[in-house]
Amino acid sequence: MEESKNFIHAFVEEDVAPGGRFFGQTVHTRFPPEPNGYLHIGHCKALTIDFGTAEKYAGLCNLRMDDTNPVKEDVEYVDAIQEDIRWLGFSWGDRFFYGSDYFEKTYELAVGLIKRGLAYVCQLSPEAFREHRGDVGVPATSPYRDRPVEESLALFERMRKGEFQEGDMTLRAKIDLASGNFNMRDPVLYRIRFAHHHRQGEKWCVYPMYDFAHPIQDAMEGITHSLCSLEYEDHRPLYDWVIENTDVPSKPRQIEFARLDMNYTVMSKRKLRRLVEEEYVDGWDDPRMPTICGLRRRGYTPASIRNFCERIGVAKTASIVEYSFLEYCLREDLNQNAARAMVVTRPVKLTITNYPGDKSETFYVENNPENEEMGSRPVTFSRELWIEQDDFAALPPKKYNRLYVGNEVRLKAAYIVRCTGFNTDADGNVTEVMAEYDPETRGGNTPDGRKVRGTIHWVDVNNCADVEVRLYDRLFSDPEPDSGDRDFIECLNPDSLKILSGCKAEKALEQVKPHDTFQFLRLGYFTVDSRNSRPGYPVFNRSVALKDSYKPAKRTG
RNA sequence: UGGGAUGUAGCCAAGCGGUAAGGCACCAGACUUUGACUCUGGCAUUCGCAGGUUCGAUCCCUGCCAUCCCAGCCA
Repeated sequence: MEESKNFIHAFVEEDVAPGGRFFGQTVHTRFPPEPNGYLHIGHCKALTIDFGTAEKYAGLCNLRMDDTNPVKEDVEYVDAIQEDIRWLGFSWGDRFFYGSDYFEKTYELAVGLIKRGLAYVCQLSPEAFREHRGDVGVPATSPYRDRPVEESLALFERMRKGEFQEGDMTLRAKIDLASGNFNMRDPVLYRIRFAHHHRQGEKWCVYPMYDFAHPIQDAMEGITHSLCSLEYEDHRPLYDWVIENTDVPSKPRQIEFARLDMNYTVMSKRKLRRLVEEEYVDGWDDPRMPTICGLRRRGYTPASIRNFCERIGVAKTASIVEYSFLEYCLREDLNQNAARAMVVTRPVKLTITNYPGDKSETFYVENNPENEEMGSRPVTFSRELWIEQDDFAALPPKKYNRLYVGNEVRLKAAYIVRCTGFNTDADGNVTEVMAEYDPETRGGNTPDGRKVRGTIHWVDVNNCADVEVRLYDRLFSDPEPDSGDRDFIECLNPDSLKILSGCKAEKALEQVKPHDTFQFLRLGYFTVDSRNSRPGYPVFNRSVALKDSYKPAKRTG
């Protein structure tokens, strides 16, 4: 299969070619999430790149929990992360690791650095540290920089033993206090943290910083290409410094790419966590969340998400991908693989006045018009049906070709009917629509060859499932009111007390499981437009949530 | 005013000195038992700007402009 090549692939090929730094070696990548939150679609991009690059070159990709900061991490996330990755379909084989498993080795390497005069224990307090950090053009300083090796060694050992308080001291690399790159101004390698670690328990009270731990973890696992996002470009010199100056078994190469950003959504874990903790949403898997589990609950398929991530490409340009592209990828997949069902979300009764009240017949409707293997389902038809309110118009607008008095329309798979009238209540709301069917058009066919422009969905009043649904507004709405902000529908547990809207659905939908999103395909009648939605739906309070978490899409001009 | 990056259509994105791929979105038309799908056509005389080198520059050089990231004992 012809695959496209991105700039990372070009680097990898150069590295494994004769004379390259990894010639003869197996390409080995890793996906290193910090277990401090749930994975979101941005992580899927990284996953696609990490696992995809390895796969493309017949290599391997490890899964590693980057758990070097005990105060932020939790086992709950470790499990959820694995579940989401599995669901997406990526497989790490038996190569599942924890960064914390290398703590002992990392500590040893730090000691080695001290012995060679490349690290020292600094006793600047956090406040003092900030005051000494210098500025643009002004070098940082540390009165402890030239502390004798023996002294640092002893102090570092005592740090580990828990003889000091948090903030009392740190282990710093001795690099360049005047560097324009602040990451090189003698960065902190170890800090004291008296916290319970989700795996190490109370074993440690000194924890390595990401910048020190990560290159070591990569090297320990024999990673060849350490792929990460753009904000780590500034850290690469430090990454390389650690690799060069510690006794590690391999020399991985860090390559950075632009992380995923999408309009109308927030990708910041911190902000997503706020939405969960402050209960703006039901949880990490709320269907409005861009998390993998949220998308799953919302009805997205693994294939659609992965396909999306593959198609957006990999580059170093900070870009904002349009949400419509993700929706396209879902539609593409669903269109091919999803079973169709007729659903009426805002019912109005349609009475076929010339159809006997005691008669009923069964039609078989294909489950997927483009895929016969998916079979068909029986649907009963009788005198009284539910149709969508939008499919009838008392005053039809131009080019409207569904039901209005005098017009013919096809009831999908059943009959052609002609609208003969309608009733309204005291407020003028349409309560019932009347029509007459043409017995010659059984199955929706037109033996006389006449054209019928409109085809609508319907369900049998006497034989349909009530499905309770909940309409969601988008979490982050479109700043342009006319661009078609769409809701989506979630099927609630039938026992749920949260009945927000009744709907009439065909029998087939009885198989819908709680929280299945049974539609998202933009298939005409299945689409609900928020501008027309009735009041009372759980509309997310934008003004509160968006205050500091909404980043409008960039616009030019 | 320091360091690191990036600028190709509304949005992604190929292109690597030989005269601007592809996808999304959008528009027009055909088809259609979902106004969906599918199909056809349209959509950058121009690659942030200005110079320079060259027979020839989106690709090379110089300068400028714009945007993003960096001063956690976070990752």
